[in-house]
Amino acid sequence: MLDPKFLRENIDLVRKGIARKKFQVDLDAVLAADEARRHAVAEFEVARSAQNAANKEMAALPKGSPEFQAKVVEMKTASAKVKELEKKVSEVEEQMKAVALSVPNIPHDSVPEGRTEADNQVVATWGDPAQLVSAAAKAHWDIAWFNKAIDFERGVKVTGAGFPFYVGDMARLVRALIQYFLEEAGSNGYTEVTRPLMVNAASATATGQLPDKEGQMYHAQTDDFYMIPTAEVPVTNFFRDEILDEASLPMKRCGYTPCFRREAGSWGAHVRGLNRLHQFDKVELVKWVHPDQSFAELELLRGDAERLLQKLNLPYRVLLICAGDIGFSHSKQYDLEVWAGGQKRWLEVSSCSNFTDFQARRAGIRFRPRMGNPSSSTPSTALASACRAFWRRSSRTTCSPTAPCASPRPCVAGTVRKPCRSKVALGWQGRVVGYVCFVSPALPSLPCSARNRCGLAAFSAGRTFTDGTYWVAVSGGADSVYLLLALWADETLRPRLRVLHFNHRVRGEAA
RNA sequence: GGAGAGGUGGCAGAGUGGUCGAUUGCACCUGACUUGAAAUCAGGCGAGCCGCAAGGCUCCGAGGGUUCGAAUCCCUCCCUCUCCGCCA
Repeated sequence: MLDPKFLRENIDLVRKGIARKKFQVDLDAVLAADEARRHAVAEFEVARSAQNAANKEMAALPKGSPEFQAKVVEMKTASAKVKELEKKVSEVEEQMKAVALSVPNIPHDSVPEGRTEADNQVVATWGDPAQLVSAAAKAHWDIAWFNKAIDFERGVKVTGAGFPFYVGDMARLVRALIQYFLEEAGSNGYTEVTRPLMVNAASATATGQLPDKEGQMYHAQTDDFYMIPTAEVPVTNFFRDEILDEASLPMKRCGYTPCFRREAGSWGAHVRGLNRLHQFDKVELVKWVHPDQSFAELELLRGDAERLLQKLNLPYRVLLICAGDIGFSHSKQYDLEVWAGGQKRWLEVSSCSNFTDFQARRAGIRFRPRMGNPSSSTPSTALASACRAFWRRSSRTTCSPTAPCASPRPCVAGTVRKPCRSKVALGWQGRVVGYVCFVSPALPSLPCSARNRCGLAAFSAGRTFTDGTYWVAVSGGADSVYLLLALWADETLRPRLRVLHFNHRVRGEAA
């Protein structure tokens, strides 16, 4: 869903973008609906404001007095008018929503022109198929042992076509690949989540499966749940209708799920064997990033996805999808295709996309800017990028202070600031879990009162780094909080405390 | 599955028809005091949308209804908790 304001103010840009995508959308109808909506809202708000004011006056009158009674009669008409306007507002908003949802995301300038997949550009290749893959390679359905290791027939008996069993070493291979992908992602800064495999209608709507693609999902009708067609659905919906702190961006999550697709309408040779199944396994990566960073983040994701294939020594090519072939909600998309020697063709194994604010808006995921005047720091819509890729290891020095924990305010190491009052509140989710007092710049100590108050288990032995910072990990405690603190002294030998990293750990996890 | 209780600002918890967008406490922010803390004191402090601003609108689980007026009364749904039963 595009920002109505953006649409209004950049109508030609949107028109051009839609034309590049070869979509047919009546933008004038959208503009008209938007105009009608804004008009109706303004009208309603004026009337409601008058009603509110009159009601307040009325409340001050003695109840049952003639003036009061007269006011009641007078207010009846005003009330009826407000109700009428309110009804109209919800009607035009409904209309606006309906037409706005029909507008696709616009392609990025770097997306090439084109109509079909034949127009996609190969932007990179890696590995020589002739060298890495035998010319005599067979398709998997022609390999006898393969057909024992993947049991289609019993899958058909137990469930139906497209639900094979993986047996023995093949089952272990599947498990190993999932494990490998997750471990790579985890070591590259993604937080792993396990997730529901069934979602409600609201979630399926937020990520765009409903209402249009309902036929692609399995539907448990008794409880009105949908089997997820991709991990993107539960992982993205994690933050649905929430406002994130800018400091928490980029937020990176990964998750493994089986995916379930009815594949209605799929047929023919290209679905043979393992090429298309009703249930398959996928490791998904989702990032919520700052709007200014989203295209740079996309490039990083693509690089990381490529690195994974390189580590597996699989020859592949990278396609930049053309405007005519790109998805409805995508702004830019790369596909990674691996050379399948047996089938003698390239097969898509990964897709990296930037949705800009399109999907985040639909899902109601926003962020609150960190800087600036509080009164003007209205939330903006965050960007969601989803792809299967991996993230660079983050360096120690890039830890960012998170909102609830820092007092004094985080400062740049080495700069001299107002002396610390040596009262430092460490909070998690709004709760203070500890006051930490340092009586000596070199040797931090924890007063008994603080121990009692916060239940912190212990300070570990600190480490002094060459830049003069003293690092102390504080772990444990009733709230299972893990803190990494840095301490240093200025010329007055006043203690300085700076929270460099603040991270919530699950109880029992090693700090 | 049966019975009961309840969903209010970061948390706790008042509020049962109008001056309530909401008492109070905790937490948080600013300042005073202090060698530094703790304690204490003074002030501030929910969120979203529109607007340059002034200001306006919306939000007390969700949706409907009653009323001039709803956090408050009625209906439906969702969710949570407790007890009993049943079952991994």
